[in-house]
Amino acid sequence: MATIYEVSKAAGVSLATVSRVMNGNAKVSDKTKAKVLAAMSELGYKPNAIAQSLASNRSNSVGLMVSELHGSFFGDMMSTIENTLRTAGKHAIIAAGHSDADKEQQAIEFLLDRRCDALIVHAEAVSDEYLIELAERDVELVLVNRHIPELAERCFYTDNELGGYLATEALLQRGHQNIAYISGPLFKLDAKARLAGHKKALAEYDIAFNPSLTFEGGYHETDGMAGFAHLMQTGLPFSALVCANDEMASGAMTAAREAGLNVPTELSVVGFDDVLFTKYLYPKLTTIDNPIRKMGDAAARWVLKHVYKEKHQPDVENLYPPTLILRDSIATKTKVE
Amino acid sequence: MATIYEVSKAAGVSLATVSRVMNGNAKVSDKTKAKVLAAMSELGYKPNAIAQSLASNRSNSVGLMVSELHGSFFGDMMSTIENTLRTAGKHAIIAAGHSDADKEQQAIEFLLDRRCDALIVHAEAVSDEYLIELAERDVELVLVNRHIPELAERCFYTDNELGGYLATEALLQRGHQNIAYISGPLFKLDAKARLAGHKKALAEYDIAFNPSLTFEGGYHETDGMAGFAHLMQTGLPFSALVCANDEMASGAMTAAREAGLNVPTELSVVGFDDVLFTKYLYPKLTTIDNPIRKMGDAAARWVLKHVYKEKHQPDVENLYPPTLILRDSIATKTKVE
DNA sequence: CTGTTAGCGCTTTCAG
DNA sequence: CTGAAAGCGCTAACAG
Repeated sequence: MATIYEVSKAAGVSLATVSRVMNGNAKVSDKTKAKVLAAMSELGYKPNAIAQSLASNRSNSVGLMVSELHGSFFGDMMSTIENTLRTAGKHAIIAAGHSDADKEQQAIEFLLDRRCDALIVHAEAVSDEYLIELAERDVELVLVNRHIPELAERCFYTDNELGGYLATEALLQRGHQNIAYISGPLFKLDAKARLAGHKKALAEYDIAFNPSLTFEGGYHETDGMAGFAHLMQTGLPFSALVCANDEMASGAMTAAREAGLNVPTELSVVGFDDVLFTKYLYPKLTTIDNPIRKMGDAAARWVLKHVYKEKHQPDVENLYPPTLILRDSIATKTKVE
Repeated sequence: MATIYEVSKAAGVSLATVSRVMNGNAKVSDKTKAKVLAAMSELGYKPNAIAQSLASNRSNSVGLMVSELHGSFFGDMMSTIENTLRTAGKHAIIAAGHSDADKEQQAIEFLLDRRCDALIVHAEAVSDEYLIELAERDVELVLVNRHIPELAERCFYTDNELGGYLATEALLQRGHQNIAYISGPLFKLDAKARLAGHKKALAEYDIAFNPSLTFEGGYHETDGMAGFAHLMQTGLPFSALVCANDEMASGAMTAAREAGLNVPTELSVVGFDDVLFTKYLYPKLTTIDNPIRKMGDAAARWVLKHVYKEKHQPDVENLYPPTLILRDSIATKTKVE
């Protein structure tokens, strides 16, 4: 592997000059530049990224902490981020936090030890305080799918409350009055916000929120099944069900079917996230689009602009409003049940 | 950020000694070791991974090239790999190849420029020749889900032919005689092998393979739908359908349902991969387990053992036989249709 | 067991 | 516009 020294010798110039043509940050005459370029290609020279990092104090790597590595949600996010980063010659180092506060923290420290220039974090378990404190260290931190007011400009998130509102509104518009709700774990902000949106929609339609028609799940498919069973057990009537994510909606639909209910004629179901498998479900799930791809791209661009000082990188939005994706799992409420 | 030099001063020893206690590769007396450790924690010292890499010519990073970043299949794989790598203090740098030969090659070169110590590659588009040539460079290469005889010890793969065989066999055992097949793109080895397994099973049951009952898809859900439509159009009777992956099986089931067929009573369907969403489908899909997690883990361990010379790292298997996962999408053939 | 001394390959002042 | 030279923070012989 040729080094910069060999190139400089071959081109008859100094190390510094070779470095300059590589980085294009200082004027070099066209003539010498051509000589250097020729020498480089002749030797098949490739800069050593590690040495560059050490000398420049830039690793050109950004750490990507996600709570999980599998699942369409994270796949989409990583895919976008990796793509816009690599286009800019930076690379992504990944670490998974497994939705556990300790492990998330470990993953972040691991990335920091790796001297990442910036951190794009999708944390679910770690506290706001920890993240705020982290941002106050010398770390360039960016948060995806999480909104912490103190860190507002570095947060890329969706309006979960609006999403919850839209889900329930779609049902209300179709004449449903008794709407059950399976929430995510309420210690998570997004779960809380989605539930708040649900309540807000009910209030607008002058329908009292009934806590008994609510079940708190853990965002897993099985929680959807358990939730449905629990709701049935209350004996309370409901013609529609909102689930705080698609996995739970899937579980609930399965349970409903096993209980002999037809979806959507006897029970309308709405999910949340518009995860990939959503369109494989039967019936195809009506859900809320969680613009995860846009948020990932925005996070990456923010880093490019603010950390790597890329010009021409436009400003990015921080808030990405969700929308309703209307498919086959909801129906208009029939007069007689 | 404290450097090794400050630590050595604080502990009253030389740089070399500090380095030794960090790496634990040479004898240091307990007393001096204690002094050094004390100084390190007092200063909050963290080694600079970049400087270590430059000096030792080891980046402690392994490149992970996957054809896609989303999809349960890759998520599972990356998750496993990242996990076993990080436990060993190494990190994963990811790059996506997007199932395109040029882009896969670019992604690999990108990783190489990054001075990865090893490459774990899940390539779909790139040729065997390229990979063989790559392995002959000074690159530590490992292949997942691909078998190239010349690189046998560095390949971690499943027996796709056996998988195809098992899928069709399950149907034959249940009395099906007319079995349609939707294959993956036949330029891909796994698609070819799965089809070969299908044919082999048919032959064992003395059933002639009918090319008209076969459709070549591209592994996407829509190909499953198109495939089903095409098969129906032939007018040929078939009571069962094998699909070369789960996505296509999902598409075919949807199309069958839209055509008024009941799955499994009127049409039995088998998929391949046992991807996560498979159990969300209705009916739950009978499929072939593709031991992707085990292969990922094996690949990572191979790197740990052979590249990083970790002791106690047991030898790993190269071949991971698939198994049938029996769920609800197939039924015994009824006498009368 | 411990210290000295070269570098690893590149960036970056500082002169000229 | 170009060159010289001083590191970046650490590892790894080589002595002792």
